[in-house]
Amino acid sequence: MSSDLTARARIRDAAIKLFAERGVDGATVRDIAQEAGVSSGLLRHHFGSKEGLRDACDEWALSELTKISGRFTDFRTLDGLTPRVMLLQRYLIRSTMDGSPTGAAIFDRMLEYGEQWLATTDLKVADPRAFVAVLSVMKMSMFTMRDLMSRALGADVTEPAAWARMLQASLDLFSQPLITPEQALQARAALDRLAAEAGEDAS
Amino acid sequence: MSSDLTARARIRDAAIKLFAERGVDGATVRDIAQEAGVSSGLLRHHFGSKEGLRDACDEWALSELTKISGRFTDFRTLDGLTPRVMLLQRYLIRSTMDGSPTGAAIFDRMLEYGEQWLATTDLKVADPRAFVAVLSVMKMSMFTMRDLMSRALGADVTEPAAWARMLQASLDLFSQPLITPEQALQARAALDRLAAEAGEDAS
DNA sequence: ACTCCGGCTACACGCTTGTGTAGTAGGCTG
DNA sequence: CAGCCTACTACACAAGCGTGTAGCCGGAGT
Repeated sequence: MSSDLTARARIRDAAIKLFAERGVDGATVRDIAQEAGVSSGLLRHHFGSKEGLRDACDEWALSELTKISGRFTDFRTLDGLTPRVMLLQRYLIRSTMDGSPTGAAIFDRMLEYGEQWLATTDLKVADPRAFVAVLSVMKMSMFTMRDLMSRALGADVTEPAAWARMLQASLDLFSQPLITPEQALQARAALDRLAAEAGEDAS
Repeated sequence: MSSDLTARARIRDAAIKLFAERGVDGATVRDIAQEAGVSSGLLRHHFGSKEGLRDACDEWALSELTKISGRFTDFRTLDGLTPRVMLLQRYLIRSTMDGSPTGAAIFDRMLEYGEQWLATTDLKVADPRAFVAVLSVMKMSMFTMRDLMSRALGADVTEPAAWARMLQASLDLFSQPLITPEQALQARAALDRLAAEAGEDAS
């Protein structure tokens, strides 16, 4: 299938796949080497270390995604949402959660884009920074919680069909208010009370 | 501070803290023992194995949370949202993501509660199951993505102040539609096109 | 007073991890 | 043809992991 690629490329692909599946710590050098059909020593030869491999994967995934769509962080660009692209996104998010500096930088850029987008809307937002952060994190969660989502839907959300079902649901979710203004006010008041208590405790 | 507790209880607390922080695989038996101020052998003596310890933590966290509020999965019950409760929730969610059967069962119950709640509203939802699943996963993401959230806000969201800021933002987010019906329709159409393509490929 | 048992520690074992090293095959370049 | 650099493998190493075992200690039961 992809055995006509360079060994180096095969290692990279295998690493992205396994890192995305099991996390950076969960995927071992030997597993990646076996998945790529090479010895574990070759991995070290090409990438220096596991950390080096992760960096290379970060860089490559980022460049591939930006090559496809200039602002890949905006998930409204649904065209070209191939399984391959989904995998790359899933990898980058996972790598970010596992402490990748590249990922952190990407997250910062997501926030930046998000704040720009927010400025174009007429949404009433008290704390834009927090708003965009929460929104970003929630969008990412559909990637990170793959197992739970699959369990809930009874289908692997890596497959386009279940994936589409999930995105449809997210559209339902974002196109209408889930709580009434009164409920929001109530909750807000409760939060303020909580914050006041915390303040007292601290003093 | 909590050194007047049983050694067994101290181990449990230390495990919950470290599991929540670093994940089940990331926290080692020796680290937990040291955090609790005991030998690693005692851990085995009381809980049999690391897996046994995790099970005990799951069970305890669940019972503590249900003791506080019958339906703790509903995060609208803000009263009594102490740092302790936040930690327990964070632990359970993390444990769930790391493959805990107890956690999976809890997630199922969350979905059940969610669908009941959804029935009481007049929201237009095409796929209730997927809707509730996405919503649940998104709520959980505020716990799981602690590091990224803290980075975005410039403050530790484990602290009540930043935590409240985050929840306020989530209220903003859920109390108004983020995309217009037209945008939703457009996106929906794009998704259908995508699904159709995928169907063709499969045939 | 003796025993016994549960809480508790110290230490060792086997395994897996990432990494380091030595060496081989093969296609360039002189 | 000789030299050599690069891709690549096989094997060894130290460290850290979860787990297993042997034994110490003090208080309760008889």
